Amino acid sequence: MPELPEVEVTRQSFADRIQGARVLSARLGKPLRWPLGIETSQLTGCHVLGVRRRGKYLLLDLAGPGMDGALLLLHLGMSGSLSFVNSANNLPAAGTHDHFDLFTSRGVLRLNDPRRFGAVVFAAGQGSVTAQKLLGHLGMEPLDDESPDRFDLDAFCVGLKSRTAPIKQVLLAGELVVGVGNIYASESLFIAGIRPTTKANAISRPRAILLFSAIREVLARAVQAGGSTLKDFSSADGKTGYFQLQAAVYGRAGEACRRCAATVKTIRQGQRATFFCPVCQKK
DNA sequence: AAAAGCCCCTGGATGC
DNA sequence: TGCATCCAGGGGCTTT
Repeated sequence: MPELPEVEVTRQSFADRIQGARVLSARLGKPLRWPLGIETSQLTGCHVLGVRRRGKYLLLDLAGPGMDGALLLLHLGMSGSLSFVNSANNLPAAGTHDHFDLFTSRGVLRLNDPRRFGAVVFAAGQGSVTAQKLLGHLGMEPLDDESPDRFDLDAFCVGLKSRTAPIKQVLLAGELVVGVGNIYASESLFIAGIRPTTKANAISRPRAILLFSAIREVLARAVQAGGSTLKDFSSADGKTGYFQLQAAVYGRAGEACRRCAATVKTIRQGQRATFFCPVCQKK
């Protein structure tokens, strides 16, 4: 599924096209992770001011009578993807896994999500209980230097020092830095030469600095490549990414490390697969 | 209080 | 071909 790069690529693929649109209606399919939290009919008539991203959430800013400051939070879970078609006339009939359609004056935004770990949630405002529950605990934004939550090196180092869990899981938790999912956690630790099992508070400052840049580098590169297309990711305009072609360790267990030719290993951490090179990642 | 485990759900790949 | 098992890019909640 979508990690930060896939979510960002998706955002970029339809943000301009939906901006300013008036909502005509909405349709729900099977239940997603959480209920929408509002009647779909209540959305009719409001406007979409723009699309932001916070971690792996997409935020549609809404406006209209009684709707100013409201948000629609979208999450793609493990298997979700969005499509945006310019006209309802070009919209295929809703399939089994099409669980949300937002019909607007500029086109239709559709969420397809076979596993239904994804979500579409209405929040009355950024400070609402709903928004706080989902977004309040999120860490720093690794790529967005304009954000109030921008990635700060010193805060990152302090955060690492305060945690005893393995670094891979600290990255995945998203409370220190957001958007680093299972693929990019393995990839950035490889670049920084850090063993995924190393306790976060045991990482030296020089290594932490390497990791800080590695996270930004690997995520930025993945965004440029259009994301990773492992199973079913494609952006809202149907383009697939190709970052997976350049993965250094992810999914390469038993194969030769691209840097030193040692055999890439895989272990399990918190029910997720981790990949690393035992020679390049000793710290 | 932090960390580790547990689940939500479906589909594709693999093995017998 | 059929059936069982395992695995998957997330993350909130419950239990240690």
